[in-house]
Amino acid sequence: MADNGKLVKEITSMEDDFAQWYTDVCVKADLIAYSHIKGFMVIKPYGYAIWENIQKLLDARFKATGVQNVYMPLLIPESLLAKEGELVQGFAPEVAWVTSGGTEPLTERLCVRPTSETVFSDFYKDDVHSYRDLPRLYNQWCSVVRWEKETRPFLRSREFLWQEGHTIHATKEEAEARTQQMLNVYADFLADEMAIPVIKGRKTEKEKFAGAEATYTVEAMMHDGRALQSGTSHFFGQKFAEAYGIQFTDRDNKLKYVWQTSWGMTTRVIGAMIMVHGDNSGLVLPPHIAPVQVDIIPIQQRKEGVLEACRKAQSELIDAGCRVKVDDTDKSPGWKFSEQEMRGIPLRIEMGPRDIAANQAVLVRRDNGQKITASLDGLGEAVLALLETIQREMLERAAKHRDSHTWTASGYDEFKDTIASKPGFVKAMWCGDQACEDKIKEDTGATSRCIPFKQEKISGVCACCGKPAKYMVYWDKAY
RNA sequence: CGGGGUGUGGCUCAGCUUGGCUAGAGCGCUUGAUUUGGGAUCAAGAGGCCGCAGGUUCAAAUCCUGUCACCCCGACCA
Repeated sequence: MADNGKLVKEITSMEDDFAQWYTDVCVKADLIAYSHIKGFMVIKPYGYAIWENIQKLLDARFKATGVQNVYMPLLIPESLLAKEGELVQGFAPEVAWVTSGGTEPLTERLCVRPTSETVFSDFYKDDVHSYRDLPRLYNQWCSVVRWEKETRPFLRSREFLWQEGHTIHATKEEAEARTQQMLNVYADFLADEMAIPVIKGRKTEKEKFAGAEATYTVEAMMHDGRALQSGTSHFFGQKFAEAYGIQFTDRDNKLKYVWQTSWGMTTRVIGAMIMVHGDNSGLVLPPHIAPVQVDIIPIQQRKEGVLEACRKAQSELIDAGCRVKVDDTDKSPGWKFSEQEMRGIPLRIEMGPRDIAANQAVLVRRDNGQKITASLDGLGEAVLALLETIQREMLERAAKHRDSHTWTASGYDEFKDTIASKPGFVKAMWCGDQACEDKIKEDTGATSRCIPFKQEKISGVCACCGKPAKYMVYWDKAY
């Protein structure tokens, strides 16, 4: 990045207006286009390629734990949805309904799935009879619809893509272990592939998923200090099993209800990636996720030998296992640089007559702007190593940012002051009473993000009411 | 849902107050030429029944009514 820090005039700087910066990046980096229906967006090829990489890497991690993919129906009859009371209450305000088929009104209206616990449960009820049929470890990749009032690309759209895993088990212990296991899959995936560090923990009663017995979450911090729930894993106990009648005969010949989990990650993580790594020149993609990892930009490309040298370098990098393109369009080099930066391609290779004559190329890192002159001999290995360095340092940088924006507060005045004046997570003690959560939300706009597994003792009493504390909680304003 | 605002080529907008020639500009796009180490230059083109539906009028982008959509600010959410 150059000294002025902002080469791309079209992108609002994040210091001026973070929300506008975010929207600019989504559009200018060519990830999405707005459609004619509020909250429904076109995910363009570049944005979708990012999602495909996320799917590929995450799916492999699921399958390594024994998960199988299935596909469930899009539409859910109202009567089926209504069987589990809490879930219905939680989702009723935001479901979309199909009320006619062709010109004929339907006798029972059908909702477009906001989530599929109900259809999975209805399916499992007849599919499972014996402990020998358990566990069932199913996942589906699909889209769901939730009629949100306020929408933003990736962060909150009315239709979004996700995966939802739904498992059933013979024992409580096994289901609880699976809940934790999948939370760890998310945390590891986010750290290793997306370079996003997270806090793992449990949601409070107020913030947990409608119908769940316990909800676990991985919380990430955005560049502006706000929190984003980036993946969730729920333990359902036997609630759905009882509501939908999912029973099996156990070894002891007794009829029992199954124990159930569900877990999900959505296109929202693309929003997280933008807001964690992006800068004023646009998107910055971690190499593992980037659809194009290396952008070779020829200088004076019409001069003899320039394009040929670029293509030769490209095929070497392809052989080494890189995703690489040569930008041989008619645009000026300056244009191509800006385009590559906006799109967040991790590494740029500049090759002009001067370089080629010297058997070298100029490598420019997207994440920190560092320029490196590298020999064309052994370029593949050098680039592979550099991409891994970028991947690692992006995670380190994000973790450092998060840690340097994590505060503690003991008393309520200190708490309110910290939330108001210091963007980031605030660690504070909590008595466990929802009244305090409500008061904090009312007073500061912050919500409890999670009760982290890694507990610390800030003080002995609740930062809000002063009564004896039960937990240390992360608080923040959230997306 | 409450408050405020905007709808005119792909995009950003001017024109509307005070109705009147063939509806404009910049960017982008197409073709050609010259260019190329941080968003090049010139030339020639293509592209719009002014969100939609009514109404007033000799005449509507402009005035009136209705309607739809989107954006911003406040209550819910991955």
